[in-house]
Amino acid sequence: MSSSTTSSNRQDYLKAILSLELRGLKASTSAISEKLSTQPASVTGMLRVLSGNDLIEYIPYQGAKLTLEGRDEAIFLLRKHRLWETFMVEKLGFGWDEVHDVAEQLEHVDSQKLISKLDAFLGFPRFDPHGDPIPDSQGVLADRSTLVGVNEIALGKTASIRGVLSSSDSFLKHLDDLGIKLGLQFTVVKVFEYDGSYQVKVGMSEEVWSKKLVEQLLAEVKSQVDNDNI
Amino acid sequence: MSSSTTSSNRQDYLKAILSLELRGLKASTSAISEKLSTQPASVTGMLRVLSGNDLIEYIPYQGAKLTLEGRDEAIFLLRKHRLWETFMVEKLGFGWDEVHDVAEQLEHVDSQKLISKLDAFLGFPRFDPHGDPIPDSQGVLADRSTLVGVNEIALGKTASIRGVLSSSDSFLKHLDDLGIKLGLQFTVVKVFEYDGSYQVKVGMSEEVWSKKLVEQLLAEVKSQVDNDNI
DNA sequence: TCTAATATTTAGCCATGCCTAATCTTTATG
DNA sequence: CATAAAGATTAGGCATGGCTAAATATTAGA
Ligand SMILES: [Mn+2]
Ligand SMILES: [Mn+2]
Ligand SMILES: [Mn+2]
Ligand SMILES: [Mn+2]
Repeated sequence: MSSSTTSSNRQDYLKAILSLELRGLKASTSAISEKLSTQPASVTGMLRVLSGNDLIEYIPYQGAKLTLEGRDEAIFLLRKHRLWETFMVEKLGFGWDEVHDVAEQLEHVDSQKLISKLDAFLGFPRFDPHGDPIPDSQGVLADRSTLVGVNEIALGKTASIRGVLSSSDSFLKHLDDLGIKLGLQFTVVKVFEYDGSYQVKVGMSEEVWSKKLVEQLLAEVKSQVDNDNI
Repeated sequence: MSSSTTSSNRQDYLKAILSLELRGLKASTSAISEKLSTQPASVTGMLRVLSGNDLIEYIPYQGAKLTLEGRDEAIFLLRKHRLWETFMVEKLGFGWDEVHDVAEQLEHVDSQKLISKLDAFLGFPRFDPHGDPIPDSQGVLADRSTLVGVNEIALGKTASIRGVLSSSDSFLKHLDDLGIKLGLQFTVVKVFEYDGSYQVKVGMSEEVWSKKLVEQLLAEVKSQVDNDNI
């Protein structure tokens, strides 16, 4: 799969196109140029090249669509990017807000073996530090639908933090201050009608999370069913 | 230090030149072209560029010499290369013969912080999986012969911690507990015959290091001669 | 010392990607 | 439907870093 010899520049184009497609948007020249901070004219040139390499289908004035091959490569990049981010946060102690730019470089390192070993070393994580799903070795993206906003969790349910909707510095810093991190398990004890804040139990102690906060937090609710040790 | 914006191509030239200089050879056009598998004509072109960037001194027909700045950057590359190799072997379970090519890519990832965290994560290793010395954060290449076990240091001598012989989690954790880290300077005050432990002076205070501990610590003894403040 | 072999540089090209300005296409709008 | 405005492509350059072939410098041998 993938590997190939696509330059890191071209890889970034593939990623930009994938990112648009995943959001249901058209990969137009201008949308891509926006994402990559390049001029539209440069994008046109690159789209011709990628098309010649069978990585995208491109009809002038109509935007680009990833081919199967192009999509595979783009998804592998996503996988690498998110695994490296996870490595930096989980193993090296980086903050979630510090890892993106470095991962933007690391994702271009070309070695299947490195990535599969890294994946194993990290314990085959399913989500990166920002809560985005990490494609598995087959390129399968974990289903996001199992994640819900904390503000939608019913009373009495237990859940684990899996991601965030905002990645702003101030927000991530606030999470640090409150000791909220990925994987944190909590139970919803009470919901205050007055201001929409949540009272949650974390370990032995109880805390209150503001409405604004819980709206930005993604969690995976513990289902009664998939608890294996019945 | 270093950082800059030197492209990865140029960085590989700097490394090639350093490698020749370290072996006492002249960095001639042909020697460099040999190392990098490029044509001599291409090397000439690059030497002019590097010279224009003050990374080397270059006199046509006379080969290249690294400037202080160029040497710093080349040594930082060596550091990154060897730390990544160590990571792959120690943490990911690669064989020592599989890591060079991947490290050749990883070394170009630009992030001081990534490297200092990786260094700490690995326990400040002094040598890579091939036995080559890893430059420390100051760019000092450990001269193998100058490193001795702390257990071999004579009474009254002053030395600096330069490495460890074991990288086990429990050992590294113990070092953390005692506040022993790379570069720590100490003086041997007393050696207890009874259990082989060492009494050392660190800054203002004195501590006792166990026999087991000092056997696993590598240090560089301060020579009387190169001590400037006579 | 003079010449031949070797090393190095120069000249001229090519590919990759990016940019600006100019020229289409496509889409909105009256 | 006609015509702007917005979006996209082409044309013409530039910088980087390769390559080959030709010219020039250095070095070694007779
Ligand atoms: Mn990237
Ligand atoms: Mn991410
Ligand atoms: Mn390299
Ligand atoms: Mn090595």
